[in-house]
Amino acid sequence: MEQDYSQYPRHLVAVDCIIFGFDGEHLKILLVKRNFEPQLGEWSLMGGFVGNEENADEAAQRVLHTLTGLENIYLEQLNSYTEIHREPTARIISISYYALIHIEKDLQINENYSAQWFDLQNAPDLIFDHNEMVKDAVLRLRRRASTRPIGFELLPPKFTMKDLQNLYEAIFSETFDKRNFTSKINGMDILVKTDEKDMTSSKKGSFLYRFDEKKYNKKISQGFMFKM
Amino acid sequence: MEQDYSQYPRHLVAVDCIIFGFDGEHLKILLVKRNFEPQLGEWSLMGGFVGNEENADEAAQRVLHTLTGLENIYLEQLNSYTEIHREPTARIISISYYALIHIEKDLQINENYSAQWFDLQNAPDLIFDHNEMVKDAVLRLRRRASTRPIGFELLPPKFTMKDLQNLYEAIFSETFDKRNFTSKINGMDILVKTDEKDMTSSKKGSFLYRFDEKKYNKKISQGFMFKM
DNA sequence: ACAAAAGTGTTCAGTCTACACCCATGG
DNA sequence: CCATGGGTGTAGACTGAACACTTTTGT
Repeated sequence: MEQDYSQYPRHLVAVDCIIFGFDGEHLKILLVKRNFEPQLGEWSLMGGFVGNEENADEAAQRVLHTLTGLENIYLEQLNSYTEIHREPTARIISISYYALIHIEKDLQINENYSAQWFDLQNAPDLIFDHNEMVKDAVLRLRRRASTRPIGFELLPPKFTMKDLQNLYEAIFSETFDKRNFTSKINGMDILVKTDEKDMTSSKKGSFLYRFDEKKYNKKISQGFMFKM
Repeated sequence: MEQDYSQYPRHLVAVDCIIFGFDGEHLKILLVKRNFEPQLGEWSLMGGFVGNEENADEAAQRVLHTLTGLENIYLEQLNSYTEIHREPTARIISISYYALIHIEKDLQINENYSAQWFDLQNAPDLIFDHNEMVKDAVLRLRRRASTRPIGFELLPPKFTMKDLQNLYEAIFSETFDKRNFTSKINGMDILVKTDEKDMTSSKKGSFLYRFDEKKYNKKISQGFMFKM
């Protein structure tokens, strides 16, 4: 007996991307304004349907590439949202992903989507269940950020201790003591201090650091665990 | 402009369930022997297709009910597995769930599925990507078990400290010191000690405890966090 | 009386938290 | 020379880990 698949229903399957960025001060989220019905003109997550010739990860990368022009974006699958009426016009099963990107000057957002960065704090209401997706994504981001060095995905290659602390404060929505923060980071010994300084923030200037991924991987293989 | 959904492909969407149990000694997993091609006769997770009139959670509950006769099983969605060729005969997107159930004497497993409990340690190889699903589920179970009192889902309503310790040792694959374990549990103050004893394990007998869900919820609302 | 499991506290080490002053520099 | 942000150490509290003996009772 072979299984007959024709008796089972088939579903539209989409991916929706929660795109996080960091401007040095606040956690940001990239939203798009819908240019089709229903809910034309309202804000939503960037999404797209999963095609026949791609898996969901690839679909998410494609969608992100379409919007930002970037390749190999840091991406993690989150949850599936499967309520029958989660979208009013059709039953669509959606798999959510969160993405972490550097907000660089030369980042060229595709203008077709009327995309815009919002502070996570005062982002607009989103369509359908996208608010819930964002909420879930923030929780996951916090969890990941506390056990994996994913913060560096949101920073430029070189950054100051202050940048890093601002980032973690933004992610966790709490403030840290400067001395405790730096000694914790330095204690992990996964950054290299360059001999360059960022002179824009103060007269004295502050040293720039890089994340040393090689060293990190080596330490991991020796049993080290990142912990914030 | 309204979106035309007919141009997008539709997919078979399944749920696959990683069903955990506990026999007082070892973590167990309930597997079914496939009674259809392909891979007839091999072991797999229990699964089923998501219908048009149900969401994925409901599909998973339905599938579990079919197999075990139980209702309201503890269930959590895990991941989506979307590789194009993850099954050889059709493209099927699968959403995995893990379930926690008490293994009771009166549990009547549906005989049509040739289901069998295996020690997690020496479970057989599974079809497709089901081994990966199980691996992911164990990691999630550990993570959840360390921050939520889900262990009690796997135990009968009354249990001894030894049972509880055995369970956590099975979940985390490590052994704990008896004194540290009991004082940690007692310190959380979420169990009630009954005046009954389990006399089967020793001459002295050991007291039975119950999980006090009301007290737990109250403590949670006051900021308490479960931590193992 | 003895075997077998239940029950129970203390000490030590490491980690986390709170906290304040001097430094370097551009203007 | 002074205003601004950068950089640095220590003491006390707390938490997690190691560790051994007494109790109970059925046989």
